[in-house]
Amino acid sequence: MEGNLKLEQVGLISDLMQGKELAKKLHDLMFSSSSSTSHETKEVLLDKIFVSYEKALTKLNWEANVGEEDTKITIFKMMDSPCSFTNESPRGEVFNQEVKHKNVSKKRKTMDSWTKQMKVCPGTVLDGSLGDGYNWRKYGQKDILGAKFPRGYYRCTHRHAQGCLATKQVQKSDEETTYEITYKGRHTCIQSSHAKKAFPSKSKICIGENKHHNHQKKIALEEKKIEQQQTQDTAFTFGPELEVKIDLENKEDIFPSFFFPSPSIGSETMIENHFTESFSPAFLSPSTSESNIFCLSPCNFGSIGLGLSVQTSESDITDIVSATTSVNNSPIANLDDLDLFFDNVDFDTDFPINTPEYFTL
DNA sequence: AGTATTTGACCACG
DNA sequence: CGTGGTCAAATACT
Repeated sequence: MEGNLKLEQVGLISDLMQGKELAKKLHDLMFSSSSSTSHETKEVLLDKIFVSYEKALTKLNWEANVGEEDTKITIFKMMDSPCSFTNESPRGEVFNQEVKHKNVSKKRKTMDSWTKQMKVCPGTVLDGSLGDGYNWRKYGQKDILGAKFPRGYYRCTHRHAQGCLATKQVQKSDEETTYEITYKGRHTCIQSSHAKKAFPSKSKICIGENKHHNHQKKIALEEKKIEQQQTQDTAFTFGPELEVKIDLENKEDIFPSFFFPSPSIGSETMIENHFTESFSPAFLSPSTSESNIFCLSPCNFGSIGLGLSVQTSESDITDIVSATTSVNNSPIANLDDLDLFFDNVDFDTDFPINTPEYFTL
């Protein structure tokens, strides 16, 4: 019994190592200057990688509920990401790759789900509804066995109004700087008229000094909120930096068009996550070669004019959101679109711009 | 007053 | 039966 196990483990490791090697070769091919490399070669490598991992997964008795095609799609999507093959994090931070249990509960087996990890530093506070630009309403909190912190359950605000079944679970990990966010289901809602609520003023206060009066009152309020947020999981703490790791687990559309508001450019500005699919590696600096952590540095933002603090009017937000959250999430991530995007925003010079945040997707 | 959050209870799954 | 996920009444907030 034990012998068998060891043999299997050796085989497993061998398969995984082979996959890694092949991936590395593919990586070299893809980033080598020679354009002569045939597309076929790449495909052969991809197939080999796929087979290696398939074998490994089979050995792990991986459930067949993720079909062959789906697996392939997942792998290809990972390849598509400009950051999947990057070598280093700008800040040298590394996320441990970890095998996580998907389908946290079999109850929701049929739903799409994907998990992302966000590494944050203390300092700034964002509301739980932030982080992806959708409006979330907390509907539960539960102490989870073995977890130091309770898990928060959120559903789309438009559940009743528009029948949107998207939900997410936010779990603060034992190291207090990491949040694991599991999304389930897709947004079928149009966020338009409520979009502004995704960016409540309190996050503004935290990110930078608020320019309005009643300072002391607001600060006191904020302290109270922070206090609450430390004991409950209704808010995230985002600091000068934040990392997000997305687990490419789900079967079809891995990035269902959620938004990542940038703390550095104002809480009312969103950047669509399709960045990850269209921007060059120079813009989206990679974290590690073995993880799919995407980084956006302020300088990179600056290179396309995003380093400035911007604030959108409510109507602008409404327009932008309704335009970009449309059903099948057509990517807006080219620079032309960005230009359009920023044509629609007002620059607010009162807003502090010296915060050196960057975030990773 | 309307909306969001909290929290204990309930339910489904393994 | 234990655990995780959801519901819904009570409460808090705006």
